[in-house]
Amino acid sequence: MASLELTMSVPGFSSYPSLPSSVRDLDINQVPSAGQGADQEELLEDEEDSSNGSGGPPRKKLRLTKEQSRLLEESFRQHHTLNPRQKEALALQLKLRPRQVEVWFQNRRARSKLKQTEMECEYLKRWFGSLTEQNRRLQREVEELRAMKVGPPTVMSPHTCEPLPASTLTMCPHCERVTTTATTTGPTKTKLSAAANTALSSKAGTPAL
DNA sequence: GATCTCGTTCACGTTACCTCA
DNA sequence: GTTGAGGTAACGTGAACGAGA
Repeated sequence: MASLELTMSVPGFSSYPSLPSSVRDLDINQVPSAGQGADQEELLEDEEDSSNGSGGPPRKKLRLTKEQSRLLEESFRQHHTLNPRQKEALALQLKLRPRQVEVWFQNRRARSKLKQTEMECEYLKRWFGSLTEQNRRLQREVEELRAMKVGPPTVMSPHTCEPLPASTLTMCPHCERVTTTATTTGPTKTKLSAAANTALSSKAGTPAL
């Protein structure tokens, strides 16, 4: 059974104003002073080289290394939002700017939510399918019941030439037609109970997937 | 205590770059 | 070599929230 829980933000991690502003105000376009990896160095050099005079440098696409992605994913599994200290530590560990870590988490949350939404969409489609099928079954039963109600004509007694009381009628187990003698218990009743149970059980909850 | 301003973070939508078929 | 689709890093914006005046 898929969960319909949507929320995944972690309350209480949103702001840490006690952090020094020197940590918070790191600019995404500034090189951290120490520990820059070779890839990132190359990237940032390229950024400088490709600066043009027409309103800022063109956007460069950073490709995270497998190790960086792995660590970020691992961190994301632990918590979906980062406080400034965690962000700073992770950025240091990954040799990225805090802003890059922040952006990665924002995008990761968005992807996670998208995936969740797609799963829920799929789930609802299947549920709709099963409800449609169930509806068809119930419609058929309604038709059968209607047919039974108007179908069997009043049975006349061969002796008195008068209509027999309903309590004397029963269902033939072979042809499922009304015959004279017994009570209302029979295959039809059993069948209807099963259908009613099905309907009730599915009404009470959502289908298992 | 109520209000305002400022700074920060977030979600959301979008853009731009990169890879691959 | 070209092209379109898909993935994703980065950006812009508005809302929410807390702190300080």
